[in-house]
Amino acid sequence: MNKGEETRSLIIEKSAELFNTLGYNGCSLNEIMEATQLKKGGIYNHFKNKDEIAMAAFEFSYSKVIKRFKEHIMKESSSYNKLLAIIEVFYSFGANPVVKGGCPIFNTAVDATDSHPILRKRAQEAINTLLKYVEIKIEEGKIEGEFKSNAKAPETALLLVSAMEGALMVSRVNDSTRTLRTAADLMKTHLKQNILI
Amino acid sequence: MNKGEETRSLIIEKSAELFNTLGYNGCSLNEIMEATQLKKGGIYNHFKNKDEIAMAAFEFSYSKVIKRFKEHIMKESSSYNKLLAIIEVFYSFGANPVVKGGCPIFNTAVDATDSHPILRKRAQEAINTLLKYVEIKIEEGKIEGEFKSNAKAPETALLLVSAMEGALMVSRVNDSTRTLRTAADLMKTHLKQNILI
DNA sequence: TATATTTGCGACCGATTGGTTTGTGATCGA
DNA sequence: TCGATCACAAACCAATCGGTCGCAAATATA
Repeated sequence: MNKGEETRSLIIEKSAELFNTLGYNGCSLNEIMEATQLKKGGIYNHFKNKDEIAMAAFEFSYSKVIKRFKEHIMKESSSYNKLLAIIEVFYSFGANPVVKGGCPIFNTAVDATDSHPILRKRAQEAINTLLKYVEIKIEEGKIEGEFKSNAKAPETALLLVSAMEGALMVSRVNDSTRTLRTAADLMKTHLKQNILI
Repeated sequence: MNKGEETRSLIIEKSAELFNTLGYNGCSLNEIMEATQLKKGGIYNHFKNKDEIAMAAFEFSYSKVIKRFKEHIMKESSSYNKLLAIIEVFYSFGANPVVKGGCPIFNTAVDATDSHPILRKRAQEAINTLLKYVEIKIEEGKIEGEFKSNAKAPETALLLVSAMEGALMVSRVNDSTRTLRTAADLMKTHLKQNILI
């Protein structure tokens, strides 16, 4: 990795955190300058405008989210344990977020839905990919004979993701992982009672 | 209501929508000026700064949210139907939000948590009040003998609110009430199976 | 090591940000 | 209806916004 790629990465990493905590409009070029210790010219040597930084920052954050899910799911062999792992990854977003400020996917969705069409589209794709990802894990469990054959995969995936993301926001605003822990445990019980054979 | 109170209300109503869709930093004074057809001097005659407008706008939005919950709950006599009404009010936030842009309470929480301490504190209070509100309805059902005596009121309230708010965000970013409908139905089934006697 | 290229600083740009002040016309109570 | 108060517009302010450009230094290549 040459110098150029290195500073480009630095800008992305630092600004990903800023965008995730402050939002698109709340994060100014000056703040990215201070975080990276670069001047405006140095930053715009790697990106043609603020939008491009924000998009790259989102891709960076998104790939870290997906990476964490994959890493924790990989460790489990049964579909049920994979689902429990997914819940625990959501829980980990509270105390150890992949990027400071909670879940970058949902944060970006809320931030961009009514104000930034391009970023919104990417957040939309990311959310639907995440939903599909969980859905497939449930379908796999059905094929393996672990889950009830009439288990509703898309609906269960939606409930799991929605509840955990919602609880994450409650936790963040209260600055406590308590509610997030509660939601995680409730979802585990729900899966046990509703889709596990 | 004299002229002054009238224009003050106009500013609050218009800016509540702008803040809820664009966020605090995304909503500029110029946009409030255009929406109200007032000049800066006219606006600052009623508020001493942007913060004060944002706070008043939040109070306005918050009271409309609470009002909608109370109105729909009032119509129902049984605790179970009151809970179903709560779910349907969350569902209504999709197609007919009290203020354009989804749920102002959660939107403000996401927007302000890492950037605006004063607004964050109000959003925090609002979320916890909403949770407590649902919790009490469940407790009332237990007292009435409608709900299982071992039903966990705070936990159930958290799941209900988190799941519906999470699903609302999924619906908003996808510009479709489909997922929100699914979440509403799932939560109804969950309540029926888990807390209803 | 010489050269071509990349990288980054610093000054600068016009536009927009939130906010203030002052003059004046509208409003409202006596 | 008159006088005091209130409400608003217009002009203005410094600071900050995202973005550009030229020059010099650092780096990669040969």
